[in-house]
Amino acid sequence: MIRHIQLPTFNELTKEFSKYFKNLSESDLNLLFWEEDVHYFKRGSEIYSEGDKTRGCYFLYSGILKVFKTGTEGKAQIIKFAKSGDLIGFRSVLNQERACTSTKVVFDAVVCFIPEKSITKLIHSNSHFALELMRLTCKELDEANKFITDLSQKTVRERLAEVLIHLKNRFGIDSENSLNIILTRQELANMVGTATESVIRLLSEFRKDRLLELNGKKIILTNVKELTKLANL
Amino acid sequence: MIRHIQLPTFNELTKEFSKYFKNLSESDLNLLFWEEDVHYFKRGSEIYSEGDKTRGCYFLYSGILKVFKTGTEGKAQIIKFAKSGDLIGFRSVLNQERACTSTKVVFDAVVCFIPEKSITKLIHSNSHFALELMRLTCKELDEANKFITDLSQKTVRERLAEVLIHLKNRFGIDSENSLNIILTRQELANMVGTATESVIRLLSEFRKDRLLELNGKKIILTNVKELTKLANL
DNA sequence: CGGGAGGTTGAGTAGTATCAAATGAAGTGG
DNA sequence: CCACTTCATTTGATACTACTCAACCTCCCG
Repeated sequence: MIRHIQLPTFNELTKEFSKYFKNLSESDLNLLFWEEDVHYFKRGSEIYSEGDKTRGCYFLYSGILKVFKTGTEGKAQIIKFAKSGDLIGFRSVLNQERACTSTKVVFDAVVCFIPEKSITKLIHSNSHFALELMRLTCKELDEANKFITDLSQKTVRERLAEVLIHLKNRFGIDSENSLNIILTRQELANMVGTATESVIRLLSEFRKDRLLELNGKKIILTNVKELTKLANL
Repeated sequence: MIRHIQLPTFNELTKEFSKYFKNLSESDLNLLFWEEDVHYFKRGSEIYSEGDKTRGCYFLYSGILKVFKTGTEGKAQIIKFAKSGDLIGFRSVLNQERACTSTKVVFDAVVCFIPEKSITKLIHSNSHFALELMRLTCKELDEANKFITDLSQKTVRERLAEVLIHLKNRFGIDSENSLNIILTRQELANMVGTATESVIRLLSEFRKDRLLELNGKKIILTNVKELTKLANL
């Protein structure tokens, strides 16, 4: 049975966008969004890939994406997870460079492509928007710097705890304390920067220590306080 | 004997700045630079420290700075080295946050403080300048992401080789192939993300393998080709 | 029901960190 | 200028984290 996918209307799309980027005029929004550029992507789909020529950027209306780089041995390092409201890939547009990351769908997503010309025009004409993008980039850079420090100074154990806390803060937990994002062990490993087996072993230890419970891919955070302490935040 | 320090004149300062940031008017430059904000700093001096309230940003006229974060155990992780022409600390100004890194002098430097109001005004009034800052930030973010991938996937050995190559590209080598930046072993370790002893041992191995020569703090790159291969670039 | 992908567990080990101690270099003050 | 202090560097010994490899299990999908 194929579920019928209801794509958002122009109004729904621009309303969502305006939640994150304020002070945009009607004509600004008309410039950015076109019905035919809105697409539904299933888990596993690739939005763009490292080295691709940049033709524009992407607004994530719903779902979850992973943004990652591929190392020399072909192993992925997840840079961040994107969720509803995030604008992806505008840095390559700005720098006129090929994509320096890849992006795949983690949870079925509705993505709107925004052509290079439109976004560039908006940045030049609307300084509020430009500044907002700049703030977002700066924030991301801060987080990247923090991540660098963690990677070089914390143990895998601490980093895994930290990633779990981070995922909780970013995607939330449901009524049963289960993380609102489902990842494979490998994806977790690619985020933490370790081997899949290490993630499995450590999660199992965390369970023994009553920090969390595991149910298939679901991770239930039963003791956030202790987990935070372990993460050394 | 105290060496007399000749601070740059307003003209020299603005000329240097204009090399990196184009299309600035006379009045823009008058807004940014004030004689009394130009200072000479000796090695080891602190420009600002993590958590400091932001009062402006800094233009590095000459010398070398290290920008670093301090981890939970008090250990430093160097994020980048700044050199002549770099604008430091404007991200905290933009985001109206306290400094998220510290900055110290590695090689005697002439630094010009630019008050928050001036830089903010310029960003708002000159979209070219704003875009240039944005491009710089994006580039830095790309580099940070690459660094993250390296930290989680490469060995200390590979990373040390990579850092040496990076320093060569950024600061150059003199006629005797000696790196134009002098660092302590600890600073190298704080850049690579490892222990001081590991850096010492690996440098010594590199010397045995005829990849470089050591003379005190001077590092002479005699075989850049092999070093690059080792870095897995 | 077979195949494939993801998950789990165990054993062995390479790579690094840590700790301790000796040596060397640089700076300070009498 | 020398004795003294302090910091940086080096080397050795040891411990341990986390990776790799291999085998096996489990679940799901067609």
